[in-house]
Amino acid sequence: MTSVMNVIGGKWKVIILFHLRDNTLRFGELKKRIPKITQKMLTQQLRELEADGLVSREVYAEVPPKVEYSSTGLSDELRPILDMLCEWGQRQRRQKP
Amino acid sequence: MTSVMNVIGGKWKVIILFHLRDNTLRFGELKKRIPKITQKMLTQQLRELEADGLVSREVYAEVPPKVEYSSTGLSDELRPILDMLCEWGQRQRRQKP
DNA sequence: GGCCCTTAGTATCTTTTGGAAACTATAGAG
DNA sequence: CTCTATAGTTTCCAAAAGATACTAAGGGCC
Repeated sequence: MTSVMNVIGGKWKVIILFHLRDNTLRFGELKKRIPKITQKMLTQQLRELEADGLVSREVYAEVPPKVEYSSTGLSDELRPILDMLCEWGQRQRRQKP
Repeated sequence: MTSVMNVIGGKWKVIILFHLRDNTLRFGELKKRIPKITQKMLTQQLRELEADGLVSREVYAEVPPKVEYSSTGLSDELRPILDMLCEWGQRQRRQKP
């Protein structure tokens, strides 16, 4: 379990993975969907997720820059778990808001 | 999803909940099972989990002190999710260690 | 009485991490 | 020339986490 947390325990990682569940997103789109994250943190967490094989990063040689992030097979397996987590949160909020 | 993370996103919370999945544990027993956590952090995270209704804390009026922590109905619902997360981690490690 | 043991914390200080905001590179548009 | 857009980097400061020492309180021991 500790090893799981090393990989997805970062402050923003689960949220990033959640947004990449069913979309390929550009850096700026992710930033818009997670307004409270700073660019620095978004970059850093994405790099770590990439290093752990949970997201893939595709750079287009364009100006202005375009970089797309998407989930990998590894994180696809995480998807039902993230969905369940999300449902748990909704159930919980319904009970005591 | 952000609200879920507010509740279980703490650096040690998932690990604590995981250990309390099927045991009631004393403070010291938790500490032994999570060697790398400091007492300060263990106390703090347990208090937050308690405040969010995810663990219950029972103090015995004894000397030396005895305090038992256990999961609540709310965190019991989290249990299958934690199990799946754990399995995911094991699968993952099997593939690329 | 004086001393040590146990456990669940606090207190204090240092190190690491995170956040806010400004800065960069580059091609094309006007 | 200047402006725009995008995906970062840099710098500087605040917040969080870590290491370590300390506390309270009763019982046992000599």
